[in-house]
Amino acid sequence: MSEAFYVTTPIYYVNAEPHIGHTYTTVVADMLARYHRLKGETCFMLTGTDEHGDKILEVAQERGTTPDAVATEYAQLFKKTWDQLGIDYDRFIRTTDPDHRLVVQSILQKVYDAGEIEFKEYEGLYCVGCERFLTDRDMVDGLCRDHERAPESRSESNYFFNMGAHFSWLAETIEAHPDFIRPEHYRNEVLAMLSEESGLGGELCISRPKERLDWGIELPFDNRYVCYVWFDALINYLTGVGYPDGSEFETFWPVSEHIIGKDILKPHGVFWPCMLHAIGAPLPRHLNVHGFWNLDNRKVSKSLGNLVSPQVMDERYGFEAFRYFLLREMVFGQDSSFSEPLLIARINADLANNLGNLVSRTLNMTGRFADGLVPRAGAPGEAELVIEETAARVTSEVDEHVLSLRPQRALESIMGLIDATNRYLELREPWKAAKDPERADQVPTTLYTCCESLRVTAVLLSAFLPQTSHEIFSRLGLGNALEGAFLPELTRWGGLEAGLPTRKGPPLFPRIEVTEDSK
RNA sequence: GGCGGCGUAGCUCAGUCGGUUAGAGCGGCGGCUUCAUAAGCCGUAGGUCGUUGGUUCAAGUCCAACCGUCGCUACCA
Repeated sequence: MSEAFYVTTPIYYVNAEPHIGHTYTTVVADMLARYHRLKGETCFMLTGTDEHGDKILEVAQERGTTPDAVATEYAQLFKKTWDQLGIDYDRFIRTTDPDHRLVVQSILQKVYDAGEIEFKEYEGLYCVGCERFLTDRDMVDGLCRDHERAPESRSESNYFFNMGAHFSWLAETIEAHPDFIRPEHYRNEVLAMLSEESGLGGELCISRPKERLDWGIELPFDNRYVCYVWFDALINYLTGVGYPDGSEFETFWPVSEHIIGKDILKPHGVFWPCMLHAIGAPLPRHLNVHGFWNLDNRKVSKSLGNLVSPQVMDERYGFEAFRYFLLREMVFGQDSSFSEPLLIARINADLANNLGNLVSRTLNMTGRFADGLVPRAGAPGEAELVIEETAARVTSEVDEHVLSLRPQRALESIMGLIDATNRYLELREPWKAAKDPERADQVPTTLYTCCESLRVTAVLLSAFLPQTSHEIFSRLGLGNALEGAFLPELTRWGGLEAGLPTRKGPPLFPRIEVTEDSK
């Protein structure tokens, strides 16, 4: 059992509002951090914003303001969003943070001193529309495929990081650590990128002359240039935990987990390991790659205007429900579909009918047949032992699934405990037993078993649905049930004390009635 | 063009490095029940696992080709 855990989201580019993709990545990271905290590990979660680059400058010019103002506006938007939604990050890093600038510059200098950065003139075809040089793949019939115009020949001197020198090392390392990049097929994609035929050059341009772009971190060895984005963006993962000297760095870097979307696999799977190798830093423990959310079979896209805002989802359904959907519906690594009817179906089936209703019926009967106090259980019968065993089995399954990055399986497993408890109630039928002199004495045991099952459920759910979990504890008469206690002790059967005052409360997740298909 | 994903019951999808009668949830249908959010429980509904051809004692599960579909190809997770 490791004692520390470090999880990162990508830093989000500040040219768009938070949408379902950002939210998914962030929620997965948050869930992992919470789960590891539940195990008593020392955890650190990093998220933040990527703020340099020409696109931000463009936006600033369009708006007649400064890039710093644009970046700050969006950075605050992201931060505020995560705060409102209860994302429990430890640091929100901005690539414009002073300590980050220093770390980037020190790393640049270090790589430069090692002779791995080369200054040379590059001559190529430049598209004025794109404001960048085009590669063969950017052109169709000699025209820029985005702007459909002929690029002009231009030359420019820049600094290049010779990452190709690390390719064979990287390929060997990936082969030797097959689970470094997961799920597996993304590992294969990276290996393909490293192969000769991929067309991926071995050189990474890491600078821009200030006359073309001055919004960035100045190169420590040439003040006519700024660092170009990927190089400075990726380093945030090091800055976030105090590279190079902080004790946090030693604690967290070796156990780091990156969560990324598949679109940024190349920078994280190729550029980043090469950069780390160049400065003699170890690789992160895992690079975890997830797929995309499709909306009505279309890609998430600003231009289509079909962004799914986490704040709108929060207002409409409650963020916990949305969060549940994200974690329950997507197989990590694969693409998934999102639509409101799917979301509603999932909320009703799992959260309202099963979980919420079980809470209602259990606490209602506890109020009715046990004076609202958690009853004292008698000797367990066979049915009680089944629930106890199910709880233990689910606890270990959840652990296995979370660690292997299968949130959907973990939630499925938890739902299984809820189902089992609903079935158990049907078997014991305390609403009848309470009125039957021959069975009345089993009612306390029955209700205790249900309450205890709910407590264990809430513990297991706490990383996934923190607020819901907290509410269940509260209704069971528990205060901060997670304080000072950790897995696996937390789910040990019998942890719920008799005599605690329970409270029924309103439906946890009201069923959402759909009057008609809004389509 | 190159690379890659996907194509399994009406719907959304699982199928753990090939092996007993192919699974889950939702929906539908029938029944039970009434503590509960018209929730719950029981039963049921029979899909040539895209097509063709291979490898194998054995393939949804490996290989090839093809069809359909979606995506990536240096900055939208």
